[in-house]
Amino acid sequence: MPSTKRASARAEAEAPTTRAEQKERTRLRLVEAALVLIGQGRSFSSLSLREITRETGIVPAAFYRHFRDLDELGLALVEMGGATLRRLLREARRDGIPPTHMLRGSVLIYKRFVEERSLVFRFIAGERGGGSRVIREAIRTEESHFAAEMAQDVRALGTLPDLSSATMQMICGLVVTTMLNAASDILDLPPGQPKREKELVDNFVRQLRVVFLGAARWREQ
Amino acid sequence: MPSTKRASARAEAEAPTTRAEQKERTRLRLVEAALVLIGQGRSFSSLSLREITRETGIVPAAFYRHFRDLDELGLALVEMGGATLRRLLREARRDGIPPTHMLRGSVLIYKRFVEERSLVFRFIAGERGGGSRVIREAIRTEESHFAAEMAQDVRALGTLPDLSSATMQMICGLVVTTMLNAASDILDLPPGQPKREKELVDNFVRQLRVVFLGAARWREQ
DNA sequence: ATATCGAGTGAACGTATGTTCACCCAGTAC
DNA sequence: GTACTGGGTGAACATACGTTCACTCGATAT
Repeated sequence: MPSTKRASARAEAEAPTTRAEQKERTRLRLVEAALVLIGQGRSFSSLSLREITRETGIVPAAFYRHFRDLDELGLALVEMGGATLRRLLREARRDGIPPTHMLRGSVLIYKRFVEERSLVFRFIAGERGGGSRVIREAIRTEESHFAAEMAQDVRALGTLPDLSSATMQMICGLVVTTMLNAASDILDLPPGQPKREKELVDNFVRQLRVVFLGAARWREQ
Repeated sequence: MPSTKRASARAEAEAPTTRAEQKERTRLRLVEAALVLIGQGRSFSSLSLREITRETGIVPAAFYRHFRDLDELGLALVEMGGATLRRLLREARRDGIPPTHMLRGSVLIYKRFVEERSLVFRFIAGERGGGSRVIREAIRTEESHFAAEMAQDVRALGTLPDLSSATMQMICGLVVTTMLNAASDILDLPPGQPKREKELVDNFVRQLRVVFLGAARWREQ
């Protein structure tokens, strides 16, 4: 069994380059190159294939070994964005929600989360509305999965009992669009302006408060 | 006074082409050409100067007689978008809000409004998150003006008394982002699928209901 | 040990882009 | 009536683009 032999042979070496690994690595480098360019203020839909391969350090033709076209690369980025959102929920579940000032605490955690993963959120916020149709729809799908998962968590939390799960999903959808909208604002914040920053956070917190007040008062039918 | 002579001479003729008029007309044709291309599924930030002049029917170099670059054309489109939103409010003020089923009625009116001006809304929804920075910020400015005007109208309406105007602005901001998000969904609706259409409208109505329930329960401080 | 495979190469293609320039000529000012 | 202005022209420019092709050469399979 060659794979076993290889595994043991490579266990002590520091260059574990099997064929498939190398390919996967280059694929990832392509995706990350796109993110780097997005980080330089470009929007994904304005990136060119050549630009991305240049940034990656491979020749343009090699791109086609990994993706059919830029849309397919975009879908990989959407998937990465979905994973990022899921991690946000997972961390929230693990760490729990700040016992006092729940909303403000959550907002601050979210803000930090967005800032630390600014490139992915730049991509999501940017392509959510514009860009190619398939990407837009993939992002919407990811959003509604996220909203569904959030709905389940809120339900498990016990606040807001007696809301049907359809209603819960609808409310979480509203929360998600509010969050992504805020992400866009957060990413455009000029640095070193704590006043604008505070205003933004306050506004975000108050908007979420309105939503949760409305949710608490909701009666089915 | 040549202008008087001209005016009377042109009153019965059908070609009132003064120099400035002609220029303004071409400028408008450029803006509308951009909208036509957007209507063909393209996003504004992916349009090229040559494409736009080709659609307009002028030579690329002539573009510079009207705009410094594409961003400046984009800003003209943002202004047009702002005017469109203001018209929405104006019509709402004139016609009043449907006495029964207020929310659903308003949503249906809004949906029709968006569909009839799909190109402008495509532009706004598309460039709101992505695209060039100056355009994004111009759109945000236009949005907050719209929210402020809406806040004034809601206040005048008499529902939701005892909300400070800052709070009212915050809530209207939430309503506006929800509306623009819904606009994006409306524009991507595949035609001839009344089921998905109904779902979308229902969801939109219920989200707004949550917001207004929350607003009604809001207490300052 | 040898044959196969496939990620990455490098050159070439046709086409598109933004910007410049000197030029033309109808509408304007005097 | 004459001189001027300025919107639109057409050609040219250097660059950039996506896609194709035959190729190399190291990792894989047998």
